[in-house]
Amino acid sequence: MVQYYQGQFDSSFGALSDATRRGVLEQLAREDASITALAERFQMTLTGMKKHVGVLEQAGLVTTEKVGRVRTCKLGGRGLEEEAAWIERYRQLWSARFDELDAVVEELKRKEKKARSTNEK
Amino acid sequence: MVQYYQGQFDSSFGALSDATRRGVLEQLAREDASITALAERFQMTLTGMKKHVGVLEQAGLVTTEKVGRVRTCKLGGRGLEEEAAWIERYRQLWSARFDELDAVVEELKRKEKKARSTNEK
DNA sequence: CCTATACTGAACCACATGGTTCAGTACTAC
DNA sequence: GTAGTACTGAACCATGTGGTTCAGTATAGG
Repeated sequence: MVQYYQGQFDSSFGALSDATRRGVLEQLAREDASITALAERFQMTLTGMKKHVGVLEQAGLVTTEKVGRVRTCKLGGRGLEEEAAWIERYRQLWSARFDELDAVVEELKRKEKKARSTNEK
Repeated sequence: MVQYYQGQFDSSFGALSDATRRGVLEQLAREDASITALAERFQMTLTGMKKHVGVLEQAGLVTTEKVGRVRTCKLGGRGLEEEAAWIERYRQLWSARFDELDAVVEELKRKEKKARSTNEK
């Protein structure tokens, strides 16, 4: 089950690791766009933009459809649910880890206090 | 402000785009570990693992400290807060986009219904 | 039919990535 | 002091990435 998602996470996090692609996603969240429109907005050749769109498509984050000579790009069916869940789960482990440390610190404080009060006797 | 995070997102999402590194993070959430321990667990040379740890360190997700000959790796101070926030914001844009479509579909349905009832008259 | 537009694909480039081996260096323990 | 452990760094390798140019193909519009 965990294994199943591995490849998906590789490609989706990989897709998100580029500023241009994150920008394209945000742009497409506003409105669908052609390759030409995206290429202009991000100051890049058509070919370059097409590659980025390809990466996003592979990751399942974008779908495209060609009508006539125009290929229109839209947000894909996946909305980063699993990725959000992975990060959320990690954040829980992460904070549990720090709570644990906090507990240790608390424990030390308590011992210190006890020692001090013992000395004071 | 948005600009500020760009590089950080590049490196953190980049770090997350590799299954081994995600595994290391999960492992470190359980307990701190040496390079050797991690290398064994993920069946890799020390040098290879050290590179992965370096990437995670660069991304601010892991910190390391060398005591004697052993370098111990721990989870870093950052806990993917900004990344979670970015994804959450994107998911909102994403679902807003689909709600919009739903609205259009609803609109069409209403028109269709109206047209039908008009025909029926 | 002709021209401009929109994309596509192949080829190339420099540089990054994920891994390795090999030859150190530095510390631990007997 | 010597043997083994733990890491480190340089060098190498294959493959991937982010971009380009250039030469197409296919469609739209007059």
